Amino acid sequence: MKILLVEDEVNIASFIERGLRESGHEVATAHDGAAGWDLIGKTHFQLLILDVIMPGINGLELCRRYRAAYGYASPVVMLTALGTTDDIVKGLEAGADDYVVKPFSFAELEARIQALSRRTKTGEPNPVLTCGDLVLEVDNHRAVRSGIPINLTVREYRLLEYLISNQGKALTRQSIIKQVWDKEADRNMNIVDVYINYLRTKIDKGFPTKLIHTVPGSGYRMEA
Amino acid sequence: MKILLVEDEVNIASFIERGLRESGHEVATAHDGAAGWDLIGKTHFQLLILDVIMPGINGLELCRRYRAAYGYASPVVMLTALGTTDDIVKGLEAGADDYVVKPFSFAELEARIQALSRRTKTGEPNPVLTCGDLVLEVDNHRAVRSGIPINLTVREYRLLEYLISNQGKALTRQSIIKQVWDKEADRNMNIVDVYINYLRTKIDKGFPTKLIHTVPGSGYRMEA
DNA sequence: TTTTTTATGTCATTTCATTGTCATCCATTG
DNA sequence: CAATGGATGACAATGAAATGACATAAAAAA
Repeated sequence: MKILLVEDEVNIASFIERGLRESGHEVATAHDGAAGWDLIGKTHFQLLILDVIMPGINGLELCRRYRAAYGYASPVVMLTALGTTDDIVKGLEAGADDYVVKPFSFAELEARIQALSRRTKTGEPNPVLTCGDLVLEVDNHRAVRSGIPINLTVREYRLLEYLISNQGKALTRQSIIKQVWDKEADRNMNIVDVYINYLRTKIDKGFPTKLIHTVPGSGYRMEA
Repeated sequence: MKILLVEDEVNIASFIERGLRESGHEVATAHDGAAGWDLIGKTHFQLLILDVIMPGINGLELCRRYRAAYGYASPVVMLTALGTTDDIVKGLEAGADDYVVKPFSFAELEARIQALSRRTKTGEPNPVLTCGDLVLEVDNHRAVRSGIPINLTVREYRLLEYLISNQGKALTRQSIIKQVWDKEADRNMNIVDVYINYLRTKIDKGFPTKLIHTVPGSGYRMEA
């Protein structure tokens, strides 16, 4: 199982990591909330283990963000020294599935993971492509940015799919037309520009960071 | 939600029962394991809350039996004074989904129930499928939205069932025809469109939020 | 049985979102 | 400053989806 562990205390993190690896899981570790959020954007994890108290984005906040952006796709286990009822309730309300209070034994964590994964959804998750906080749902022809769903037309979808699956690379208008419009490019067509514009108003407008970048003299590039 | 509570201490039992009733749940209570097992045989519960320490059949044993006989259909919460790691692990291994250590506040129990029921599969013993405030009664071939009953024809029912059990995913007209009409799709049939229209007038018309969404160029998607 | 009602499916029509073109506007750069 | 490439708004053509009308089939009532 692919697990994300976000824990700022290095000793505890490596202790858990070792244990999980021994149980045959694949583990990615981040030592603060921001790094964790980054990893979430890059890979799909089947389970998230989040420490509550961390510098920057804390576990509750990270959990809320995750739920907002990805729904209840994967279970979340909260990990913390706080053990009062109120804290537990807060954690569960933030969308966590379970809550383990430190100090805990690895056996307990393992048992809870087992219990959770028994319940993990049967249906496969929608295949998605991501770029930063943008998620492109392949089957639904729909994008979700920071949890906000955005409907795309067929053409917009195909363009975004091409851009996102070549993110980081600058794509020429020629190659875009070939790929998205299935025809040869011909001078004096600004159809790509127009559709880039459509996409920008849908997925970039109103967001602080832009994902679609113009590469003057060359074409366009998608990057977080 | 229909909940079974098995707890031998009468005070605690009535305390929990009262709380759950106030939260709008339907509760059946048994004061020992045998009586609990009896009730399990008679009714289907969506959640089981079991005390570990009881005369006769204890909570762990009851949970094991339940899992053996009915699988992981409904979640089980263990309730006990024992709070050591070892006890918790044993409980989870017996098939429990969660473990609450006494003394606990009702708020904690409620929060854990919430967290669990988010994940409950709408499995076989549970004869309803839901999407938002829409409930599809599998046995009756009837839908209920916001408490308003809606009669469906056979074809409408099968279509809605297919949509709802694949909610969140866009379904193509092809696959819908295959599934609902048991035949191969053939161009120039708009029968799916027509029946989607019938369904919409029955379950979406007049409601502020629509459940059936068109995915242009692709098909239809059901989502709350 | 016949009659009536309901369900189902086809087809034609209407509606409306999507698509692509063009003209204009804006910014950057030599 | 002009020249260039890119951004954007207006608009018309297109095509997909929604809907209405109708014919047939099945079920229910008389």
